[in-house]
Amino acid sequence: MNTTRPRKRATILDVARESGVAPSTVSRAFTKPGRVNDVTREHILGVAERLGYAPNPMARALESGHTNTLALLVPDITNPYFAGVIKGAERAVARSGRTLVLGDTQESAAAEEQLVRRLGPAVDGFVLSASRLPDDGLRRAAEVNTLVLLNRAIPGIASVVADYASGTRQIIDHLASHGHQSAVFLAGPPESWSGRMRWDGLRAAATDMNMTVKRIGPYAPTLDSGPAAADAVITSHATAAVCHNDMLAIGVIRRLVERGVRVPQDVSVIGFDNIFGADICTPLLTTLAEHTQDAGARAVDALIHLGQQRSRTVKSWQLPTHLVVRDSTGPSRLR
Amino acid sequence: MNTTRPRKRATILDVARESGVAPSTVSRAFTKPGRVNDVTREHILGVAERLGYAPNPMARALESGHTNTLALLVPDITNPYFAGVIKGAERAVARSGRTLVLGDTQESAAAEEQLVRRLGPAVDGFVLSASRLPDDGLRRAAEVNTLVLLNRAIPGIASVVADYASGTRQIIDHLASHGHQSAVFLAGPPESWSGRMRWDGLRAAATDMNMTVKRIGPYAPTLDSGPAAADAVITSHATAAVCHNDMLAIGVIRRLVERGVRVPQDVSVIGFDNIFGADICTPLLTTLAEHTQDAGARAVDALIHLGQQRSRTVKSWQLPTHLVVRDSTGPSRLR
DNA sequence: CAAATTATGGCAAACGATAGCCATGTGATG
DNA sequence: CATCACATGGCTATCGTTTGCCATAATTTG
Repeated sequence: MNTTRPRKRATILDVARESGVAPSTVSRAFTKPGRVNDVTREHILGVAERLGYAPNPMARALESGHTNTLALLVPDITNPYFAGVIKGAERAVARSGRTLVLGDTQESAAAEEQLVRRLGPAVDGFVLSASRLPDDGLRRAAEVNTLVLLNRAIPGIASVVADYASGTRQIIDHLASHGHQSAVFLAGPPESWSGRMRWDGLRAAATDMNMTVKRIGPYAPTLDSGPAAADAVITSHATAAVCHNDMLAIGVIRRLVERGVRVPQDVSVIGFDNIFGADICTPLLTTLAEHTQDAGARAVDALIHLGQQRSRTVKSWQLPTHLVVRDSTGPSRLR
Repeated sequence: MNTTRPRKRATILDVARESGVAPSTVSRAFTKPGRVNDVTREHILGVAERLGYAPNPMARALESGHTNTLALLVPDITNPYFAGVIKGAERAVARSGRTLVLGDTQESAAAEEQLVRRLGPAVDGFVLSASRLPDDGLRRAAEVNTLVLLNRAIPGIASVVADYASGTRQIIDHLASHGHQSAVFLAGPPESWSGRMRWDGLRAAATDMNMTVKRIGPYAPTLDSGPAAADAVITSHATAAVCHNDMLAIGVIRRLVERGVRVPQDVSVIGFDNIFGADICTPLLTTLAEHTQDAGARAVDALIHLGQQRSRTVKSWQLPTHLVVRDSTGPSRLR
């Protein structure tokens, strides 16, 4: 079947001609309502509506120098953890009347760098979520672009991070209250900034509570790594396993159950992230929740704010975390 | 802490001045390599590199009329079903050197329409996934925009849809092979095009197999609707429930189990979509899988293709579906 | 060797919208 | 009634890039 190709869009000139005013007046009717007579304005808006006119963002950008477009880069779009971040960012961006460009860096620093370079001139700034770029790569990117880091912190660049210090303390407290005296941490990728934070926090909190934690791994933060990680847990005789993230935790639980280890009676398992799946696996997963939507929104708001001030002050925000206790944790079998 | 605001980007004029040629020559050095002397070109490219010059996509778009940007609109970004679509689309877009703009329509036709209108001038085309727009709204949108529909079909507009006819047949065959003689369909939102296709397919396939299906609902396609839907299943005394999607199915199973109904011994449950969660709930969910990544990619490729031809031929693609049999279905208790 | 090509690069006009500046008309103020 | 302020709208340069057209030089052709 055939249809015609989309007809040419109406421009500000069409609207101007049709309503018998100058283009500049049409422009003002849209952008500075007070600057033009109300009845003229109504008329123009009517004509514009009838012609299906919408201002061309490209042309606007060319003149004003900013594009009203923000980019969000995530390592892997399908990872449910980022779904919340994306949603929050999208909301915040839409609320401000801007447009969101989404980029998937495929967990690769090279891809991320290239994306930043290519998208750079087309957007007003970037939110880099769980960036894979090394510190100096980030600094270089920040020279030409406005950017906000999400769950990554380096001096001189704005960032929004989850409060892992508190979060890991909550985890340790929870385990301690159930009589656990030691735990293993199943580590994620070594490059992961949040992974480092989680481990550091865990260790500090454990020391305070007279608990011991041991780190094993690294494991890929996926369901598939569950078996290897679970087997290591069994070997360790630990009563509690804290996993780098929920995906890994769910994989671990599945394998433990397969091998006849009961969760939580024999081993308690905790994850990080509180992804969608944590609420539907069996047993329901105890996990440290970040407010990912808030984080995404906050990062975007910060970016917008940053773009508006002349000489900028770099800030950082820390977002609360809270432990969602479900069914995968319980009293230590040694108690 | 203070940093300076990002420095101004180099323009084509800077490069031209610095390399002692006219701006047009610089432009050609980038866009039509054969049109300029090789040594001049090398020189220009060198200078450009040194200045960190990257062409401004906005200015380019203004002149050429196309933006190398495509938009993907989905009803709800956090819905895991769309994660695959987004990923596939993102890949395809990146592969073609273009940019993806992601929009969340919040399940609202009004929001969708507004988004199309606002984004329209800034993108070369749209992939509308599970569009909430009524048919004529869609036709109107197609007049000014190049667009491809995903899991929605109306004459005159290109589309990519899952093969629900085959899919529902697979479902019915599977149930029949387990001795089920009737089933209930827990319907989703009445506006849902795919919901209609699913129901139509189910009914046709059931007739062929001498089975009966009854539709109940509508229910919101979410976990939260599970209880209401599950209770209706119990009341119906059905031996099998086919749910509008996996979210609903998981919610239904949870409620059934709570009420002492065993799955699949007492009732078999089937979903649609094969979302991430289908593989981690208990029992693992039998569900009809669509190849969402392929679908996203295919839609994007179709869109790109569509944008390139002069007088266009509107095509439609049908993508295969396959039943993933897991643990939530089994023999009918009545057999 | 004249004529015709071809290669190469410059000039200037778009593309669509914005904003600074100016011109006109209106009503208020003294 | 002169002066002034303000409201309103037009004119025009501008943003960064592409592209059609022209000029010049170099090369080929007969």
